[in-house]
Amino acid sequence: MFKPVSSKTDFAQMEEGVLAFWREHGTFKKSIENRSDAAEFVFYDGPPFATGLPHYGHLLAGTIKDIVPRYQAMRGHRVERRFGWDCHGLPIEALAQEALGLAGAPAIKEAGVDVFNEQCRSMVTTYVEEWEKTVTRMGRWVDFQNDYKTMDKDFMETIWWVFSELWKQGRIYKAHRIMPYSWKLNTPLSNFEAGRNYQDVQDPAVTVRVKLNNFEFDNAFALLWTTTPWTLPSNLAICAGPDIDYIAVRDKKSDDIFLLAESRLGTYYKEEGQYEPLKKFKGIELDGLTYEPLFDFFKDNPNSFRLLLDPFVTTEDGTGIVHLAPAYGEDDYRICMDASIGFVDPLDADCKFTAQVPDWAGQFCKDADKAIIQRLKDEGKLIHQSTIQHSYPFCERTDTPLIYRAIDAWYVRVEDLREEMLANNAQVHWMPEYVGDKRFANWLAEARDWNISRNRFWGSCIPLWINVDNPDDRICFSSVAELEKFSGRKINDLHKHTLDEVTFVKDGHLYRRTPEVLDCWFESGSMPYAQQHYPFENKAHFEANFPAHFIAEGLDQTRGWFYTLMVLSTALFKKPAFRNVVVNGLVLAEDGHKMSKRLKNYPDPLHVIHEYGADALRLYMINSPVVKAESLRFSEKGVKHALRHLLIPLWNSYSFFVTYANIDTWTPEGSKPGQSSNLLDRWIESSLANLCQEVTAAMDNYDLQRAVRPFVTFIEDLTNWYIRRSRRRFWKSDDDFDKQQAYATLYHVLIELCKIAAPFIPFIAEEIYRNLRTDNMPESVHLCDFPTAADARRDPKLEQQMRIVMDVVVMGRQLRKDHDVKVRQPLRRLDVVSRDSELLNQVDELKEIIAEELNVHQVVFGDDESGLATLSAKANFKTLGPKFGKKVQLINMAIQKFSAQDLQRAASGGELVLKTGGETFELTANDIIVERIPKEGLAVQAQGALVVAIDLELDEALLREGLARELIKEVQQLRKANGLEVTDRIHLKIAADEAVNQAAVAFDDYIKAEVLALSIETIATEGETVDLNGHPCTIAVEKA
RNA sequence: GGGCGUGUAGCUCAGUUGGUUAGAGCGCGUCCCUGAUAAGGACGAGGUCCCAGGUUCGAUUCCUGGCACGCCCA
Repeated sequence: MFKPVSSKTDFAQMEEGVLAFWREHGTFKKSIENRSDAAEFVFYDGPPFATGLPHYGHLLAGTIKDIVPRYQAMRGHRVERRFGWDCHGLPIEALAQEALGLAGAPAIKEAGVDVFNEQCRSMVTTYVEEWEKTVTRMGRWVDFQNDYKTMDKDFMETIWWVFSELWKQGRIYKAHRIMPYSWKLNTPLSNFEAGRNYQDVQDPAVTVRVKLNNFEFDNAFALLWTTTPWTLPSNLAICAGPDIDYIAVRDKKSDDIFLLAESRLGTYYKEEGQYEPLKKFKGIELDGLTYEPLFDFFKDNPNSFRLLLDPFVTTEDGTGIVHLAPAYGEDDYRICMDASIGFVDPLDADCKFTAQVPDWAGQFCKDADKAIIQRLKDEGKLIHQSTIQHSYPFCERTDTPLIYRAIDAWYVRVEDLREEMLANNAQVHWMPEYVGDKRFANWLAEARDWNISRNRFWGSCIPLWINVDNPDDRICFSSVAELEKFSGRKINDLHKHTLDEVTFVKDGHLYRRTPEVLDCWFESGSMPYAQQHYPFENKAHFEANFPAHFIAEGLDQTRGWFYTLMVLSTALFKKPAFRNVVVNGLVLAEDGHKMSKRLKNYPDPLHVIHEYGADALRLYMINSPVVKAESLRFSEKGVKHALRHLLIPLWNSYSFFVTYANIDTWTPEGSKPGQSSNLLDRWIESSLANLCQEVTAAMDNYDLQRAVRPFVTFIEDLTNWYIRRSRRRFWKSDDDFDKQQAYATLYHVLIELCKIAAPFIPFIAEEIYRNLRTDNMPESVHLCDFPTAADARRDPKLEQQMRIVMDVVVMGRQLRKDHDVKVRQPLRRLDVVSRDSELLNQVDELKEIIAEELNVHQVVFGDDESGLATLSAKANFKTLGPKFGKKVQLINMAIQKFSAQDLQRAASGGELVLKTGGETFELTANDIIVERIPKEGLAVQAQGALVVAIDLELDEALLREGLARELIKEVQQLRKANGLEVTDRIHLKIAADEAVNQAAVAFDDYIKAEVLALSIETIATEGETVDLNGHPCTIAVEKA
C-alpha cells in the first residue's frame, strides 16, 4: 500500500515536511558523501552582503545555484557547496555608523577605529539567521556550517598572499585618484556616496585669458572658462578638442587677438561688428602652442603651460578651450599625467591654501574665489564674469560642497593583462553567450588599472609597511607568520585597528602600515583561494580543482565579481577562474519598475512561498527569460500559473495512480517497466525518453529555461492524453494483464519523471518519490542517478503515429463543432486519408483511440483522397530557393498551373520534370507542397497531407445510442448530486417516451455498467425531469 | 556620451540557421466534460512581428539609421 494521497494538498505544508525529512536524514550531506570517490564538480558561491533580507534577485540566483549542482550531483559528481558572506565594506560601515551615531571619518577616528570595527564585526551576523532560513526554505542545498566569511583570519591571510603575489609581479603601484572629498570631514568619499546629495547652487563663472607665446599672431590670448576660479592658481595646461573648429578674432574694443571655438563666438559678442575674424583653425593645428602662466606660483613646474589636445573637450559651454588643474579634475589629471606634467595640490586637509600659494594661504579655497577674481580683474586678465546655477554634489553628513581632488591610491596594473584576460575569457562558456562575447569581452578589452585602496576602516588591510623616513622603502607581507617575525608580536586579528598598532624597526628605521584598506571586490575576487586558505592549506586539492566548473550571478556582476575573479586568476594562475557561468537578469516589480520597499510594489517573498510553495516560485523564475540575463517583471500570477499548469497536474497524476493502485492493492515488486505491449504505454515511455534527452542536452549547455520547457509538453501529454486515454484501463474490475501493464508503466513514468524533475522542483519530486519508492531504492530522489538519455528507449515512429492521431482528433472535433453534432452523439464512420496511411494501418490500436475519442463506430485509413478533396500545389520555396534562386517565382507560377495529372503525381511522391520559360527543371516531391481543399458539401477537414471526413448521417440505431449516452450522463450527474460514492451500486427508474424507453432497453447492459446500476425499470416515478435530445425524461436514482 | 540588451496578440512570453498561412499561456466569448484535477478540454475573436531605408527571387528574421525601454559605464 502507498500512503493515501489527497488530490487537494497544501503544497507549502508538504514542502515543510520534505524539509524536515532532509534535516532529519542529513540528505544534503549524504548527497555529497555518497559521491566521495567521484570526480568533483566545483562550484563557487559569490558572497552577498548580508546587510538586509534576501530579495528576489537573491532567490533567483540561489535557485540557479541549486539546480545546477543538484543536477551535476545526480549525474555522478561530488558537488560541495559552501555559502559565503561578504562582511566588509561600506554597506556594513554605514549600518555601524548609524548604530553608533557617528557622522563621517573624523567621528569614527575620534570614537576609536577599534570601537567602530568591533561594532561592524558584531553587526555582520545580524541577518545571517534570516538568510539561512529563507535560503533553506527555497530548497537550496548549501552548507551554512562550513561557510566562509571574508572577515575570517584565514580568509584575510590569503588576501595578503594574493596581494603579495601581485606585488612580486610589480603590479602594485601608488598613484592618485580624483575623488570627491569632504573638507569638513577631512576624508574622501566614494562616488556612490557623493551621488546621494546633489543641491542646486550658484557658482561664479569666469572667462579669463592666457597669453599665447608662439602663435602666428602677436598679442594673442586663449580664452578659458571655469566655474572654479580657485583652481586657477593650480593651472598647469590648457586643452583643445582636436576636431573642434577654432577661430582667431581681433577684438575691436581692446585690439587684442582672442582664440576660441568658432561656435562659441555668439556668447561673447552680441554683434558681429564687435570683432574682426582673422583665421580659422582645426583644434589639431593648435598643437604645440605654449602660454604664459596666469600666476607665478608654479611657473617652474616642468613640461607645463602648453596647449594639449583631447576629445573630451566640448563646445556646450565655455570657450572650447579648457583650463586644466590636474589635482582637481579627472580629465585634467589624466591628460596632464599623459603629458608628463604631474600635478600640484596647494590645499591642506581642510582645503585651505597652503604656503605654496602665499597670497591666499590659510583661506578656504572656495572663499578665495572672490579675491582671485579681483586679482585677475586688476591684472586685466578677466574677460567676462557671471554666475551659474547648477546642481553640485554635497557631503550628505555635513551638507557642505564636496571638492574633487587627487587622493593617494594604490593600483593594480591591469592594462597589460588585457590580451591574456580575453584569451582566458574565450575559454569560458557563458549563458547567454553574448554577455561573455560582447559585454564582458568589450569591458576586458578596455580594462583600466584597478584602484584597490579605500580610505575606510572595516576591511582587509593592505599588507604594506612603509619606512617613515623613506616612503619608497616598503615591505610587503605575504603571511601573518612573516609579520610576526618582523614585529615580534603575536597577531590574532588582521583588521585595521589591530594592524595599525603593529610597527617595527628595521636597520634603524621605523615602519608603519599604509593606512588604506582594500576594496572589497579584491576580497570577493580572491574567494577561490581565500575560502580554502590557499596556499597555507589545501594546496594540492585547490590546484587540482581550479578553475571552478560553475558560477552564477546577476548581470550587474559583469564589472564586479566576474571581472575581479578574471583579473586575479589571470594574474596569479594564467587561467580563468570559472569554466561555465549563468548570468541572470534583474527581477523587476510587476509594473516594470525596480522593486522598492518604500512603494511596496511587490509581494513579500515569504508570502509567495507560503501561498504557493517554493517549487512553484522556482519553476516560475526558471521558466522565464530572466535566466538569460533579461529582466523579469515579477508577477504573483505567474507563480500561481506555474502551480496550476505544472505542479497540480503532476500531483494529480500521482494522486490518481496512488488511489487506484491502493484500490487494487497493486505493488511495484516484480513489475517490469518499459516492456508493455500497449501502444499508449510504449508511447508515454518514448515521450519520457525524449524528455530526458531534451533536459539533459539543455542542462549540459547550462540553458535552464530550455531545460524546463519540455516538462510543460510532457506533463500535458501525460495528463491530457496518456492518463485520460488510459483511465478505463485502471477501472476495470478484473485484474488482467493490460491493467498490470498500465500500473507498471504509470509507476515507472512517475518515478523517472521525479528524477528528471528533482533538480528543478526538489520538494514535490521528493514527496512523490518517497511514497512510490521500494526499499531497494535510495531513500531520497536526490540520491538517485539522473536517468540516462538513451536513444534506445525512443520510438520515433510511434511518436509520429501518435502525433497524427492527435491531429486527426483535433480535426474530427472541429468537424463535429462545424456541423453542430456533439461528441456524445455516436456517428458511423470516420475516414482518414493520408500519404502516411500505411504508417497508420500498421496499428489497429490507433483506430481504437480515434474511435473512442471522437465517438465513431468505425475508423478507416485510406489513401484515396479523390472523392473528398481537390488538390492544389505551390512551390516549396525553402528547398527550391537554394537550388534555383531567382527562378523560383517562375517555377511557382508553373506549379500553380499544374494539371490534375501532375498534381496526382506530386501528391503520390513522384518526381516531375517541369518545362517553363524555355528551361527544364527537375523537381522532387519535396519541392512541391500539395494542399487539399475539402470538396463542397462534405464534412471534410484537411491539413497538410491529412484529410479527415466524417459521416454525419444518423439512423435509428445511432439516435438510440445517442439517447442512451445522454441518459448515462444525466444519471451520473444525479449520482454526484445525491452524494453517492464512485463505487456505490444503484437502482434506476426512468419515466420517458417510447424513444428513450427503447434506447434504455437496447443498451441495458451498457447503461448498467456505466452507471453501476443493478436494475433499470421504465415506470412512472418521482424524480428529476431532464431533457434528452428533446425527449423529456424523469429519472430516479436509489442507492442499492 | 559609450558598451550591451530588449521591442512579436489586451497582458506575460515562445519562435525565426531568411521561405510566402507567426505560436503558447492568461484574459475575453461560445460550448463540452466532470468516476484524477485549488479543475480539465474544445472551438473562436484578437497581430502593419517598433519605424524607415538597404541586401535578396523572398525580410518579422540579416545590414544601416532612427525611436522607446532597461542594465552597466562615463
